[in-house]
Amino acid sequence: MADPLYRRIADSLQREIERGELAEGAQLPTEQELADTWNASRSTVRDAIKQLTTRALVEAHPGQGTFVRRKIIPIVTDLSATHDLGTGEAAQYYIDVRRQRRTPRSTVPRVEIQPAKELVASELALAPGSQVVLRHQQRFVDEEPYSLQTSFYPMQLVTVRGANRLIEAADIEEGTIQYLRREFGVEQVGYRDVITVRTPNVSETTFFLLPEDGHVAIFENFRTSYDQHGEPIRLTVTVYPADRNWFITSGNVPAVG
Amino acid sequence: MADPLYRRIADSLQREIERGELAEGAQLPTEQELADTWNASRSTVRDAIKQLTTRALVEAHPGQGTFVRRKIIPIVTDLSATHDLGTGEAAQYYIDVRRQRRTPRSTVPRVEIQPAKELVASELALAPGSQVVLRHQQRFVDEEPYSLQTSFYPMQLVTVRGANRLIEAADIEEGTIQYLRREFGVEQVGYRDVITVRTPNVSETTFFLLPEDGHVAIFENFRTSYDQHGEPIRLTVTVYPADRNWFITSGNVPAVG
DNA sequence: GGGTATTTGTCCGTATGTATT
DNA sequence: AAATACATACGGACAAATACC
Repeated sequence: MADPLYRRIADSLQREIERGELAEGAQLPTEQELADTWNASRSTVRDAIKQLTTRALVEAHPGQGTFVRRKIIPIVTDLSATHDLGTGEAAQYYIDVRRQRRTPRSTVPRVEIQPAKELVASELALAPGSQVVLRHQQRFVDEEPYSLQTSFYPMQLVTVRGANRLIEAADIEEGTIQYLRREFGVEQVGYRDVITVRTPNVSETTFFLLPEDGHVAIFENFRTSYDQHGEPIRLTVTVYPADRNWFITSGNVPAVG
Repeated sequence: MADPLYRRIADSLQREIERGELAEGAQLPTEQELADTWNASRSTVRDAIKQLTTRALVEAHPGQGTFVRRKIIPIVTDLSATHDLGTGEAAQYYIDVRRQRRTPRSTVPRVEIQPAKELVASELALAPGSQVVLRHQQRFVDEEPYSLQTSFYPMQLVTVRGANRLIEAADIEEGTIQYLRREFGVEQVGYRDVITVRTPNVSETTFFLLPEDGHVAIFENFRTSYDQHGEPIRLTVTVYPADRNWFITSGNVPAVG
């Protein structure tokens, strides 16, 4: 009984949710009702509910009440499918999403040319401050925000090799990877992913419509792709809200699996 | 200025932190000082700080003050190294951690025999309720809690094939994968990982010493391993605190990379 | 559309407890 | 022992969103 009152209230409600006595979508007692039954003030009850909100167990709606959150049906993304096929992430995204009987859409890329920041230069094996092409896209599934993706390419691909479509602000329908292979013989033969989880920034909170308190984490994938000479040709940074996405990666699984 | 006062205070502090005016480890003004400068009540200031705490930007210590959190040096775990070597995760963990000049330790496994729950049965392609062997370990790096791992094996490996060491509550130093290959010709030739991020449960909060409010997410990896006949031989569930771990996975990267 | 009741959101002030210095 | 700073708890007032008549 050493626990403070607000936590005892929160733990009690959490147990009711986990035992199913408060089912998904069910309304919790109002703050005033909880205050009465626990002989607590409304402020204390609100502290308890705040904790459940941070734990993503409930959501409160002004004028309506507080409800047990429904489980989200996750979108499953296969991080390893790409390299098997040499398809490139852009095309792969459309294939994957359609396979789950959902509808993909992505915005026309925003294209910029920038001096490479430290991380980008390091991953692309460029001198710091070298020019890089940046292509940024918003992706949707069933018109719901799904991911934000930014790809960085060495500017040499354009200036030396002549890959001019990289700097056009238009979707490359076949995928940049196939474009680079077909036109310039640059093949993506391998990649390395670095995966981190962190709190969202403001633009992510806005785009994904995340709760303001930042309790929904962001899943961030840095993918460095290499060509047949072992040179890095691209860094792709993709972020997803962690509450509605699962990821798969596999090594040499048998068919079906 | 439509934003409520507590959020304006929080955003102002957050900008100061991001601009470095409040450096890592620096102490914020006390709640009373902030209340005075913003003409707000202490309760409102506390609401603001609560938001920064949820966003993992600051941490409060009674009697001392509230401080900007220091960045954590992450432990990097390679999710794909294992299958290249056929080493098995257990041995790989020791190799990986030592390579980062840190000290690994894991507890003696807790071994149980259980009827398979739905997920386990499905991943191991067993009839629901079939017996499975469960081996649970706590892992440490530099004596700090690092991961919790539970592996499930079909009981047939013991009853039919005679892999009796699976049900001994003792570390299999060479790794279960090498044990199964050496003694029984069962080779792990492939795997599939499913990765999710979720809020911690009570035992995870306790083991990893996570803050009670549950704002630190848990990174969860379900790895199903397959033998040379395409049969699943193991399901390993590993959980890590998302705030201090990064993950790498790669496909066919050139040497060094 | 308007008005009213309900419910959560914001903000205030105060008092007391607990951890740290 | 005393001072400082955050933690818990109370209660009240009004605002904002929603639902319903």
